[in-house]
Amino acid sequence: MSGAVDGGSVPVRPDEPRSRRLPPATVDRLPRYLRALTVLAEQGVTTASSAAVAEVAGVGPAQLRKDLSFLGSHGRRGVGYDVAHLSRCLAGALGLTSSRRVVIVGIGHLGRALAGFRGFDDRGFTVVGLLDADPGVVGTRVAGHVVEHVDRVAEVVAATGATIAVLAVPTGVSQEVCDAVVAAGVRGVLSFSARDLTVPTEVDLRTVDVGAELQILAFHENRRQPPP
Amino acid sequence: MSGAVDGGSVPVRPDEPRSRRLPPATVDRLPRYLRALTVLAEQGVTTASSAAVAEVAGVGPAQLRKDLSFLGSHGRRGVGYDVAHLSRCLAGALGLTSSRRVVIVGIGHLGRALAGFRGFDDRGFTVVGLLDADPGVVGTRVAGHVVEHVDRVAEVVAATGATIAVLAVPTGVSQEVCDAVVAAGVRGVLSFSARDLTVPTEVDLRTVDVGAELQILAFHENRRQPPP
DNA sequence: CGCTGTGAAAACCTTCACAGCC
DNA sequence: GGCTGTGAAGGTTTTCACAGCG
Repeated sequence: MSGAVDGGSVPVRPDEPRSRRLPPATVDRLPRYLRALTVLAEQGVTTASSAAVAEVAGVGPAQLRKDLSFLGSHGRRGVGYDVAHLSRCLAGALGLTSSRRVVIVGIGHLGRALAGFRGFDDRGFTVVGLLDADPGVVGTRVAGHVVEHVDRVAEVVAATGATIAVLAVPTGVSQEVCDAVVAAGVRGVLSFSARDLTVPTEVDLRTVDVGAELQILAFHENRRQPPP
Repeated sequence: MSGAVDGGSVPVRPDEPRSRRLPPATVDRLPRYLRALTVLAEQGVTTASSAAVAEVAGVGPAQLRKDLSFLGSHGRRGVGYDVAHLSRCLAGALGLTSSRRVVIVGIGHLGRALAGFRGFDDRGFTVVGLLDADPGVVGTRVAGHVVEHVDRVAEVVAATGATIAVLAVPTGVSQEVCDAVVAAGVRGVLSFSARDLTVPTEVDLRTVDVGAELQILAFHENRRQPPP
């Protein structure tokens, strides 16, 4: 067990401004909205109704308006939303005003895929370091970066100012690596490991488990067509 | 717009047995439970209480018991759950009694990572085909499979009996490719594209958007340490 | 008139607490 | 005594429906 629960140094602040206390379900949808607005902007749309944005984002219009209302009043009644203004507004809420720095740990197939992934730069993130434990990989050049040894994670994080770590390491060592990046000062972790990780309360963790996603698909399939 | 919403051919069946009508939130957690039980079994544990399983799965004991109760009564009061029996039970609910066949479309970095991913076989899935549109990739051998042209998706799905497609294709063509795999007869789609896809109601879609996950991390970071 | 912003209602999900069984 | 299975309570999320503004 690594992450100690503190309870004292992160007090609840009931006086926080509205714009920083959104329901979790709303936060999960903000990236969708930002993406929908980007699509609309590319199509040359400058003003869009909640119905139009919701259509592209794949949600209901009422849901979109309710979610946006937590960020304040940014639409014009009888007209809709200004696409550019609302984009800036969402980017601000997501803290994307300056590019966040990311390190990727585990330069196997998945790590390489992530290192070359255009979605980082397009969406407000910069890969600033790659780390691995395999001596055959350390020192090689991948996607424009020289891979560092994972033991140097503290130095790399300190030198680059990275605040987010993406873990693409084998399940067996994922907790150990997670502890190391957290000790190095990272504030957010995105893990692709199936095991569920423990982090201190002040660190944010999200997990993508591809096997679990497939099993959920299998469930729905099975529900409709049970095998003989 | 491709996937037409039907609304008539998939009537609600209120007479379905309990075991097949679980709350969606419960279904999303079943893979976690199955994984936790596998971990316990590897440790030689044969019987475990709801608290023990919940601890490994990272949920509350009450949540676990409530979720399992939808599958029927499988524990023994005063004792706990038989790990092996509960594993079989969950695997059955998830339709993993026989291995599900999967095709991967898009053999770039991510597709290769997925093709070599051990998590498939370990968790009830078999990769039966790889497809790509790039003539330089078609015909090459990746992870033991010869890559087929994506235009042959219908033949490949028919020949292999694949029921699930994993899409690791560029965002711009993701809807088009999705339509093709659905037309080929696939019943479940796992997409790694940022765009939200449209599928017919009888097809199940799940999306993993790495960029969105990072933006959600950025939000929480920003909430605690707003930039100057 | 059209569309946003938002209370109020409905649906859903989680947690509690305890009866019931081993 | 210990632990499961579950109704009931409490909380969150979604949907509705309409007041209010442009």
